[in-house]
Amino acid sequence: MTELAGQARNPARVRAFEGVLARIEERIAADGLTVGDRLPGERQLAEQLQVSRSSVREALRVLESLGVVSSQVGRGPDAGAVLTSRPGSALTGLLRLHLGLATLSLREVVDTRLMIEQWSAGHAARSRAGLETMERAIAAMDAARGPEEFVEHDIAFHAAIAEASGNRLTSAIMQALRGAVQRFAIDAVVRLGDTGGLQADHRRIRDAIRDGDAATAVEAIAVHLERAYPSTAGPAS
Amino acid sequence: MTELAGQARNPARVRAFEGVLARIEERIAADGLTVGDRLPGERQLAEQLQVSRSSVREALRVLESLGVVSSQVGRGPDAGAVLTSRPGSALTGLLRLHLGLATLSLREVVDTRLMIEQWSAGHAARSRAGLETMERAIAAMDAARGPEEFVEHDIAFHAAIAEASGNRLTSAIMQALRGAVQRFAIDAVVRLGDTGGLQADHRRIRDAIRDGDAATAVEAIAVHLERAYPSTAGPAS
DNA sequence: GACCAAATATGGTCAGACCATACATCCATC
DNA sequence: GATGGATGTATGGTCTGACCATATTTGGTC
Repeated sequence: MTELAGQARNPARVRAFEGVLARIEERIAADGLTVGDRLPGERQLAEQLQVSRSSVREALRVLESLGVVSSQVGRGPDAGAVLTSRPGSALTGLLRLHLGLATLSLREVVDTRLMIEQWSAGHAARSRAGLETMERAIAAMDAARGPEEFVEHDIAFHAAIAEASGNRLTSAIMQALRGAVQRFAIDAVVRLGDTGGLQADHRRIRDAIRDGDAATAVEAIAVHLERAYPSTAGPAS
Repeated sequence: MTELAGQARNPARVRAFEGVLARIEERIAADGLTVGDRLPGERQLAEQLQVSRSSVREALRVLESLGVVSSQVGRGPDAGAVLTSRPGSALTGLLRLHLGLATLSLREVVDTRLMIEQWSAGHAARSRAGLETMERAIAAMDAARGPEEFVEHDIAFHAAIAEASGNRLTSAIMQALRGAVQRFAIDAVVRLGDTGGLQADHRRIRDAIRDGDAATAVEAIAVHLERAYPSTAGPAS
């Protein structure tokens, strides 16, 4: 034994790092590892799984890109690969790349956003949640100087709607969508010139959620996104 | 010169592979690279970006996990890192891991699926698309032997609905969701024992889409998912 | 022209080394 | 005994160079 597990002898089909990935995934499921728990060090993991440290590292890079672990250098309780929970940030990178690759069009992303926001707003109207955050965001937008700052708080406003749905997955997708199209959002604000209409929309959405009026909230979302990204006009420019 | 670009001298904040990632992303956007185009070889990339091949590989692993590239060994036009487009498979891994980490609950995933399927079914009813695929899937489910085979074609049926919406992003998310909960879907079929009710739902959904009856389609989706994944109470979550 | 062998380019993997970082430990000093 | 700096050490980050497996390309042979 210790026959090198046949790495070079039998590359089979699974690359080494994929095996590592599977083993780590197994361990997460079996040992009931959860957010905050630490994985063994790279060197230790390499020895346990009988692969090189390079392969372990490639697996860790994948897990990191998926928002599952976060690596910290140094020593101590916080060092090493720690299980985290950031499906959102992982999605952002994924979407941004696929937007660049023209795998996805801006219109598809905006339409998806419309779907999620309407759904979330409907739920939010029923639970009347997240109103404080929305309020703060609206005030911040009033005080914003420049499109970038406006969009920054605009994102917070819409994120609050998504969070109010109570569904972490839709919320994560929502955040990812906003992050991926942030640049386009700034362009949209610049193009409009005036943020008055957008702010009026925001207040209308907030009022509808506060009053528990789901139908109005859903419709207000549609109006708002249509104002920012007119569907008749071509996407982008 | 060739002062190693200060790698070890100045690790700064960005790890080397992150720099590679950024450069590749840049190149995709700037050069207008698209699906099917090839990236330079690992060794060549390493030299161009003045980093080691290990760093290049870690970056490629990330891109691969994001469904942006696909690596083929050997030689020839198809070898090397080729730009691909698989946001769906990337999302699947992401969701499966976050389900395992208990970052997400099954309820949240199913609710998200409900949102997307209703939205897609509404669009499909308006475009009357994807009917042939749905038909084939229904027939295949009739002929299925065992829950696993049934679920396999069930996935094809629901994927057809998502595709019919014409939105590649929602379709990709949908596929990812189905893949992530496939095991639970099989459990659900086993638990139900009889697939007659599910098939009746499928036919009702298909009929509604064929007849352009969006409201009925949306409602049929809700009934269907409630049958497969009974929510102990209300919208839950 | 067809077929087989060698050359070659590509990703996959490994081993070992060194650096930077950040905590842990120890010891001298007060 | 408490404090504070020097030293130790574990961890991730990176590099180098080597070798293997695979698949195409090339070229020679029949």
